[in-house]
Amino acid sequence: MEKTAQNEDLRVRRTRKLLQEALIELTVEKGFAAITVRDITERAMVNRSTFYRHYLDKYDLLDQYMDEVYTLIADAPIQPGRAARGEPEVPAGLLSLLRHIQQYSDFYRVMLGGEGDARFIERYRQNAERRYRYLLNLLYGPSAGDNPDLPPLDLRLSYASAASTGAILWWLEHGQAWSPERLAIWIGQLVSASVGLPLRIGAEVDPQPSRAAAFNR
Amino acid sequence: MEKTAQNEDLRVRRTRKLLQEALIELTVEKGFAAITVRDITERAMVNRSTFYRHYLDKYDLLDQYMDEVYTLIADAPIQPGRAARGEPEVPAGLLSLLRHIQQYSDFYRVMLGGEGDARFIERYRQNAERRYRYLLNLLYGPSAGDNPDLPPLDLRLSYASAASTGAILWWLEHGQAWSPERLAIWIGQLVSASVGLPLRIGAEVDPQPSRAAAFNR
DNA sequence: TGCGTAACAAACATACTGTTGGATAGAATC
DNA sequence: GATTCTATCCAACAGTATGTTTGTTACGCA
Repeated sequence: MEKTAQNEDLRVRRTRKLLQEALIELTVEKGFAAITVRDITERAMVNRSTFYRHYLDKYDLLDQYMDEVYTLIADAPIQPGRAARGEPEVPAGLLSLLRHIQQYSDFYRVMLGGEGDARFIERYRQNAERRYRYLLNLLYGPSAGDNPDLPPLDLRLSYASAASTGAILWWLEHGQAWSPERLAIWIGQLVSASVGLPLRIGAEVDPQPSRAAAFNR
Repeated sequence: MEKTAQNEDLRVRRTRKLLQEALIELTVEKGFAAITVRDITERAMVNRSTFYRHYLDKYDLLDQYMDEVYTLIADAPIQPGRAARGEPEVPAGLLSLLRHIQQYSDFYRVMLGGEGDARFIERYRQNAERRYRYLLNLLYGPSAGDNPDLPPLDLRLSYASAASTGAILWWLEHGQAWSPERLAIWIGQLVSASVGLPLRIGAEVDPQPSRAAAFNR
């Protein structure tokens, strides 16, 4: 039987949870780059050798944690937002993501900004790009994005995906002064304009949650 | 008399140049995060204690180096690109930047990507945002960006500036398969669409080259 | 209750950091 | 060309983080 979070030893789950929480706390306080394994284990009140039983280093801890998080998001039921009368449709998949981010807003604000980690940001961007490409294919079929009057599709997707993380960071750095529904609509507008086709971003969540292995350093 | 790069001691200029070159080489080879001060000084064949006479740490070295680079770019005469007949105007300021980036394409490809540095990326993005905001003001006057039908101006600028670095990274990761002129036009189109107003990006270069102090950790 | 194993504790070699004091080489100045 | 100035070199230092090992203890699970 495959090991899952459910049938893991209670001690294992507890240790991993403590380490994850310590990682988040310390990231918010000092920035990811400044954190040491020692810091994490001291904060988590876990022996340092125990850390190495579970993770290779802090990057591995971050990767595995984000894998668990994304799996949770992808598996969670989608709760569509209520669009006001006359308003554009709220992209439901993006909305789920924004709600999660809002829950850990301090953490994401740091990790996506200057005190964060380039690998994390790039992974995040690639996720968005994959989602956009998938939706484009889903809604308009292959070769839908081809248009000689526009920049290459790949460029537009890189542009839009990097832009989305920038928009989210802006939102976080302004204390989420707008609702996730509002931001989801705005990002939907901007991405559609960048890609050159209207993308109903909420149609589907990330179709391919990436595994940690691909990101281990 | 103020010290400039010109009247510095020859030994100082040589040392700093060697350290900068070593930084670039090693960044390309191992990624910025994996580099140690020891690595840099060994590659540069400079004593380690000498490093600390000039820089606080590798971040400081990077910051000061980028300051010098941006000063050079800002001071360099602008060579406008030749727009083909019927083509959009080539943004000259952006073009200068792209030509410089192309010169150190390996370095920027690493630094702006997953093996790079979040602080570097963020600084880069802020530069772009400042330039866009400046141009908007210059071309259309203050309160030009206000438009109730669009997302807030700040959001659009964060979106567009993050997107621009994404577009440049895409270009670098594809071996600069298109000319800087071509890419400048494309980015100009995309940014104009994102901001909601046509931006003749080349009108001016960065009006306010940032000093290192603001970025020292 | 007993088994299995995760967590703990202590120690270790290795590596990088940031700083110091004195010796030396060589650039700048006259 | 001689002299002065100082950047560089060299060696050493304490402090800290890493990653691994060994044996012991505690506790979840069946």
